[in-house]
Amino acid sequence: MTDLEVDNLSAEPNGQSPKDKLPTAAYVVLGMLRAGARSGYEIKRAVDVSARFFWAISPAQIYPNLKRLQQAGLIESRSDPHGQRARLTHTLTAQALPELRRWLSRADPTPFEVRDLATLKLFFADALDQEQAMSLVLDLRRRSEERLQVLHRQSMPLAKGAQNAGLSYPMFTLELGIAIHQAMVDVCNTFEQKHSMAEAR
Amino acid sequence: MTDLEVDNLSAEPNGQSPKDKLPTAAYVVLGMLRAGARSGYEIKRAVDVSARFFWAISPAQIYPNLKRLQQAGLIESRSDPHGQRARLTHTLTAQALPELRRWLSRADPTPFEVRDLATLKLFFADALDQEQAMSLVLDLRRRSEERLQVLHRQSMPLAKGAQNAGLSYPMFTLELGIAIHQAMVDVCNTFEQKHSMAEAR
DNA sequence: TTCTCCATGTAAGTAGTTACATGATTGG
DNA sequence: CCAATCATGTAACTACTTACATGGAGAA
Repeated sequence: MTDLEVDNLSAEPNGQSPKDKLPTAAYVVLGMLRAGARSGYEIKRAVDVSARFFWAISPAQIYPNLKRLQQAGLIESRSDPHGQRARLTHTLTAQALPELRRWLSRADPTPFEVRDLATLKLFFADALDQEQAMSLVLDLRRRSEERLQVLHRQSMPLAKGAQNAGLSYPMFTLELGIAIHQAMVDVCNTFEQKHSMAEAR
Repeated sequence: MTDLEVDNLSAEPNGQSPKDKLPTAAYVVLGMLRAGARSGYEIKRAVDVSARFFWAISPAQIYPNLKRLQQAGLIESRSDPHGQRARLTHTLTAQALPELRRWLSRADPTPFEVRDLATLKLFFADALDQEQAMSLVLDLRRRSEERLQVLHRQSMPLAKGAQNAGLSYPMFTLELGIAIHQAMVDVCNTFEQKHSMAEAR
């Protein structure tokens, strides 16, 4: 039991400037603007398609952060209507990129925080009868299979586009996502096979 | 763009009883009590070691939920001091298992919600110079390698114990965790190799 | 005696989601 | 003309974390 506390979240060797304190969502906004998004709406879309796998964001986070970033002088926001439809177009100022870099290289604690209800339920699945438990395994496998489809069909084109534009890390994180879901599918398949053999004995 | 909204979180074919509405943490508490934990402290420990990989919980969620479950008649709480040290020991009532099962087989939406700051930063790593970006990849690989160690050394014995006690799903979820982290390590290694080759060209 | 573990709990704050409100544009 | 998409935004809520407070027990 001695080294159980491997991941106490203490650490944080963070002798950084004390002013910072932008929420993570603000950096996501910054990063997506740099990656080519222009409006709040486009940011939302970009996150949904490209980062969906490891980060989510809602309009209620985006719009207040755009305002905040503008007030902090990190972005400039111009009205840029399409016909009668209002739109704000945001561009990075000179201070934006250094700030983004500072965040990227800041040593925040990064505990791997999967929060997955499906896996959680599976952990307790012994409380169900075999058939019901097995259907949770099926659900999990199907979900990952669907994700793989989405990643290949939707995120891949985006990542390739980014790659052509000189951005190579979107592709890298996409490969992570694909590998993870493929791994989950494999584990489920192995389990299902073992189960059906035990069934047939 | 037509089928972009693959995962709008609507669904919820949840014609279930309207009374439910226990928070997820309450079911975690219930499930861990069933798996052998007795005190709030033991529940915390069990989650940290066994479910750490896909779910976290804090004392501030555990203790109020123990009270709530007791009031709902799902558990019984007895004072059970060790010498002078106070302790409450909780046991499931007859209604507990059906309620746990109901939750397990309830069709909640289960979007795969990885929320991982390290991967998020990696996505934006093109904003850094090569060396710094690469160190983020290193960080990610090391973190997964450490996790693998923890999973093997800490969670594995627990999962084996559970297996001997007739619970097979803790082992299954552990295998998922191991596979996922192994997949991440592999992707990082491939990337690092490609990078060092490009370096040496 | 001092450190780590065992053990229970609360207050305050942060982060994030859901639900709502509004309305224009485009494509079929 | 209807549905989907583009577009911005807020209020209320829920979930969760952090920090704190307290103290006994066992081991070195």
